[in-house]
Amino acid sequence: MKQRVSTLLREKFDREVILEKPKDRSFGHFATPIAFSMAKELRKSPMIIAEELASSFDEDTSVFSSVESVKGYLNFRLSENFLSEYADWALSNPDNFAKQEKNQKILLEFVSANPTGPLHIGHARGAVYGDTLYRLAKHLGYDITAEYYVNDAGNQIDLLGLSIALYARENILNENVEYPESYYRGEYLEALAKSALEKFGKEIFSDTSRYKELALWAKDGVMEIVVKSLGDLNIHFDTFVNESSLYSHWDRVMNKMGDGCYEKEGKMWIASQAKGDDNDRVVVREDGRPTYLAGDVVYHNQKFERGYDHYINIWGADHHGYISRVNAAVEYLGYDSNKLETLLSQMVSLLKDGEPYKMSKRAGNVILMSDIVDEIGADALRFIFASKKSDTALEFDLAEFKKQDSSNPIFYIQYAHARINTILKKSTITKEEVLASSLKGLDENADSLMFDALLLPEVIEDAFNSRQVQKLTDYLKSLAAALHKFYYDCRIIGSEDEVKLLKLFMLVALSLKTGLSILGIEAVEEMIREEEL
RNA sequence: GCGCUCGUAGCUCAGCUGGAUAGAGCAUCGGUUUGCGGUACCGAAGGUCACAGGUUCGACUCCUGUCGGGCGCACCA
Repeated sequence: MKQRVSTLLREKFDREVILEKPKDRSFGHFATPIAFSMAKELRKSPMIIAEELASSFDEDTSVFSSVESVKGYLNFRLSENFLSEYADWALSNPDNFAKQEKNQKILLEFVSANPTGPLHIGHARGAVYGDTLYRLAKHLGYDITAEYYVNDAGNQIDLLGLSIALYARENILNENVEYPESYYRGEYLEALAKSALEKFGKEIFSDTSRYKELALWAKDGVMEIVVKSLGDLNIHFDTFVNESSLYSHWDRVMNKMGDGCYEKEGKMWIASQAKGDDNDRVVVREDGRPTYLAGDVVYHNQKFERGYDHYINIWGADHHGYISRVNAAVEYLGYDSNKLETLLSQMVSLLKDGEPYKMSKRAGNVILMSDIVDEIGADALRFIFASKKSDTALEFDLAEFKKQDSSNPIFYIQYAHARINTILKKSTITKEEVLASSLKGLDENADSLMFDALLLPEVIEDAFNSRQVQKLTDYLKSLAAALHKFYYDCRIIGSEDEVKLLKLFMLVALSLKTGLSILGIEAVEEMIREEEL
């Protein structure tokens, strides 16, 4: 819709036209401050220019019903004809509403939590953010792949083996054990220790030389837990890449970097400082063991060799210092680091009824993602994370999302959708009759609601292009509000315009449902009262 | 110390590539259709947009500096 208007204006004025949403709907559907920017070169007052431009639209009425100049702004009101035709198209192609066909291959890597324990609440935020971007991109027709990088090499894997063994020795073999400074703890170790006992026998817990074996077996079990809990959040990955599978390519990749890699003090370094990093970094230690960075270098080389048009990484914000290193490596490898975009997901802190959420010892003093899903549900959790800018710290209260009233945004939106459904059922008019009716001849409020519902496509595009998924949740909240208000002001059933109004409601429902599905949330057909549960 | 980032209503946050009187939810106070689900709607109150400069016809938005919070500055991942 906006695109159409923008193209039309660009052709008419022969220049780029900034289109904005007027603060107040009484100003029209779209507005442009173009007269201000033309004022200087034409040496005329913006107000006079705007008036001249406005009057030049007099003969054209197919798209606009009015074009007005107000205080130098040019305000456009779309014609009912234009709106209703678009709405008709959307309702007869509901599966394609707001869809596009972008020809771009994107690789999106997110979560990538170490396979050493269950996901915590911080992981959940990155997971939801990534998956929402993924769904947006899919809807826009991008060829996008969701990938999980499994860090199944390095110290943390050794630590996993050690942690299981210690747990088993203390809790299964009833030995006295001394814990080292760092080790993993949490309920999940119990299940792993028990099945390890069955699979390997108890000897493995006392034989330190076999801890590696134990760890490599256990990380698959941990990944199962991880994948399962992501599935509970409606998040699925297309591909998994194991860090351990990459090191065999190290020599080749290192040579590929040419001067980007050099030897000093018996170690291999990457000359990342020349590419904007604070220092050069070690990639291979003196004893020949590669560092974590080496894995990422090989991994990113592999990503680029697979040949995508664009790459997106979502990392925890505490890794932001790492971006310049990986970008440096990408450039030394001969690729364009502008194609690699790293987005950050910030910390989360939780409250419950105004008090800091207690971490359970059982979980190893972290807030488990699965506990929060159990508490407020996957939909609410997804909605919260999607509705806040991912790169700023977030604090929220669980209690707010358990309420069954308009203070809970997810409830509020679902209620709007359910409300429409209820009224469609209640009416004696059939769906076919509704769809066959015309949306023309409605009043201003109805036209305004129609316009709101038709805004979804540009919201989706904007949300993805800016990587700000909260634009979609904001939109759904305001569309739901518009629906509730309209419903309150205007009686539907029994009205003269009942057929048309029902059709209008179907359109709103389509936008709500489509928008929710992109958030990974299924729109409900009816609300269940709490007391009915 | 250096780098990144944030600082908007009592609280949690929006504010599009600078543009028309700074927005929403919560909390507070007041009100509502003889009511298609009041699980909703309307209104009031509440802000020197951290502070100081600069650019501009116009700055919450861009630039510089100051103050304050978070994160990073590993041969850990």
